[in-house]
Amino acid sequence: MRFPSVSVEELLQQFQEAPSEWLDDAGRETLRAIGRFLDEAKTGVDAEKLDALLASSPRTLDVIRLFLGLSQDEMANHLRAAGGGALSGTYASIRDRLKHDHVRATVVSALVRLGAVHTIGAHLRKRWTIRDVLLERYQFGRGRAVKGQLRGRSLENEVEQRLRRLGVPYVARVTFIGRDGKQAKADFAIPGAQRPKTVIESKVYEATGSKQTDVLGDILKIVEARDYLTYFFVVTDGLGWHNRVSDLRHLVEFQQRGMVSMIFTRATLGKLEEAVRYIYQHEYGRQSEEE
DNA sequence: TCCGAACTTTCTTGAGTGTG
DNA sequence: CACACTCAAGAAAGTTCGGA
Repeated sequence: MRFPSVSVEELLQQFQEAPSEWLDDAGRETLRAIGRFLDEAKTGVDAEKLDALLASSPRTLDVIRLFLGLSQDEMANHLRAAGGGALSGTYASIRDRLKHDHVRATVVSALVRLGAVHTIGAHLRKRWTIRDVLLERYQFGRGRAVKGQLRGRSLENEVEQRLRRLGVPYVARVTFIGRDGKQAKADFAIPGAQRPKTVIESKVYEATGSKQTDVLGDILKIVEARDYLTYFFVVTDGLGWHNRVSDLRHLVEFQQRGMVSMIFTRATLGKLEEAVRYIYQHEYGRQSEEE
């Protein structure tokens, strides 16, 4: 059987909007939990009330999350931090374990520590307007995306500030050329894109997702492309790593095997600065001064 | 103008770990 | 040993920006 060749225009003509809807079974359950929550908590809640509502439906945790304006990942990050080591796992796994009295008690006290009682009360007593609705939509649509980007950029910017302060020549957001003309993308190449002596890549993870696994691939590409003697520093941070410890282990293994020279965090940026300065002065500073 | 890149969010799947 | 539970990893889809 033979088919006529298709054209782009033809296909574009045929394409329809993919049908979809926002309410699935989990959503319906959450809506019910919202209803119960509001019936029970007219003007406010306390720890006991939260515990009772969480016991009656695990979806109550989603309702509380909505009051706090947090994503599942953010909520899990906060709960784990406030739980002081007593809480572990992803958001869904914490929610599933609410049926155990001791887990629920830990979650409730973590919620109290996070100010949930206060926040929920304030929300319940607030008089909401159309302005608030629009603001919320904006905040959780574009606002979320912008927030993510700024988060990623903030660490990159801090690294750049340090480089600038050192007065080291560098190129930012660059495809550098390494060994045998191989190329890879990196955030910073020192002193330049052509066979750099030092390469720096920075990543921040607050949420989970494939990105985290992808980055190991990106890092390997840099490892693959750089000259054998090129220093490669990874600067990373963010609570999202708690959800991807195995990926972190891989990264650490890269460092232990010498594929990555060193892993720095926001807390150790000073050490990165020292390292870059030292390398620049002792290992290739002289040549560039002579030029 | 378009594409790649940055980052999020959520769901699913599969492997490992207990437990009766 | 079967079953339930837990967790890690991956995939699909989304929002936006910025450089070629």
